[in-house]
Amino acid sequence: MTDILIIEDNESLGQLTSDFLRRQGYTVELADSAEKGLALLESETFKLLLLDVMLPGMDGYDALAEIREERDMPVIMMSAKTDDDSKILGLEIGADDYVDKPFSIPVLLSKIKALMRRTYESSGEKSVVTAEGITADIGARKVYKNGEPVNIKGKEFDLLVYLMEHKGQALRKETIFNGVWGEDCFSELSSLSVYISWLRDRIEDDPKHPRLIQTVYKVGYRFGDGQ
Amino acid sequence: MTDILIIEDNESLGQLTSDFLRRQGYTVELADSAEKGLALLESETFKLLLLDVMLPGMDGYDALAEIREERDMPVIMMSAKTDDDSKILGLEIGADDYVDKPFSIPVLLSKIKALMRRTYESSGEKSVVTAEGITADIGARKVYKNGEPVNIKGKEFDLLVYLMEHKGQALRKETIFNGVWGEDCFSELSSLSVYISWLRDRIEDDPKHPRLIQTVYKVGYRFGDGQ
DNA sequence: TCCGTTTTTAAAGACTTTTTAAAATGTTTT
DNA sequence: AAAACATTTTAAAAAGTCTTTAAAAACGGA
Repeated sequence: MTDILIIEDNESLGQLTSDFLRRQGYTVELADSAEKGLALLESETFKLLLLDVMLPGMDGYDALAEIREERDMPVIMMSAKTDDDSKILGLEIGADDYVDKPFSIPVLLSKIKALMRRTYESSGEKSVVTAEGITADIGARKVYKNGEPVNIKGKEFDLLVYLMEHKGQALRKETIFNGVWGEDCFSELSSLSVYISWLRDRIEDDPKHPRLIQTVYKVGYRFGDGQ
Repeated sequence: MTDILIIEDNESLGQLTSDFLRRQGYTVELADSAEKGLALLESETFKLLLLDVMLPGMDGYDALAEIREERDMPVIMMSAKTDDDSKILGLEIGADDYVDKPFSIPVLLSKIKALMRRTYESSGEKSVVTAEGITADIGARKVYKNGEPVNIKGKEFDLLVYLMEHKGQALRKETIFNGVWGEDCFSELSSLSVYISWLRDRIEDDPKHPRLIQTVYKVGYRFGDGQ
């Protein structure tokens, strides 16, 4: 899963935007035509689409109409046409928002955040936890590291989510154990360290020198925020 | 429940807007200060809030911050301040969108529609579901794989549709079972795995190594989004 | 540095869940 | 009523996860 797909034929503008968003921590892909963008949408899952209106070949409105046939993803349109009718057309076809070109990149970022929030964080419980380049999709029970899927399942997944939900906190081993295994579990506490070890193998760049899951000697563990 | 609350101190503008929206079929209430608006929000449920930024007494940003403390409702801010920082501030605090004053009423209407759609109509029922090269035509009860028809009927079809309608989600077996068989069904849960097995035989390239219908050990199954 | 303590990690077996074939049951069609 | 088809149950095999163990490594204080 990639965060954002940008469909924009102006190469320098597309590059500029994607570079900026990448620096903000999003994973981004760029397509320079509607056709290529649609193909990418078929083969991959994106959380949000930035769609230029004026494109060579199929234009942004047609692309959006086609996307809306089968997908309900968040879409922000980008257009140099600032007249009301163009804006209305985009929103009527099914865009969630639009930005006028030339746009202020910080404004775009705010709009992306607002739409992501509305789409993915609504209804109280967060279904996705992100920290330190790791994303855990609780609903899908899948983990991504810098956008790449990582195979983590079962208790390992539960443990990772527990740690990430308390990121930056040094947690006592008993606390973690109770949180993941449940209060009334007869298992040995030592199982925890085994799972920690396995988790590190999967998500750390260098499992021998863990950066994400740190040991707090005589206490327990802490996810992230080490230095 | 009322559709829209407008918090706007300029009486004529507020009246104009609410009249227009009422003609569009929305139910609308109007408050001429943040304090009155907050009181209304306490006593009643609204689907969407139109919030002016410059208000006598408490301003729109403070009002929004207070609202966001406990409510996740859709908010569109209205402001005569067209500078980027004001826009960003609003979106950062938690607005979903904003319109510059003076605004075009049809544009505002489109924005309201788009935000309502995103918030309340997501996961709308579709008659055709597509994912990962599989298309299920619910009306015709037919399935296609890469355009080729595949023979799937009865409960197998219902199960496939259920999984596809929740694609990407790890679903508990009980959830799937209730969704397909119905809440009050006396059948054994194990029937589910039998149908999963048959479905895989039909739609997977390699049924022994399923890519479309993945088992989530100790939880259930997930359609798509595999690696 | 040395030593007791704590943490890591690999491996094995116990244990649970899932898969699948086949039989049993039920339902509709001819 | 038989045949054809769809659904459910069963049970054994396969696949996978969880826990325990024990030895090695790392840590912190003296």
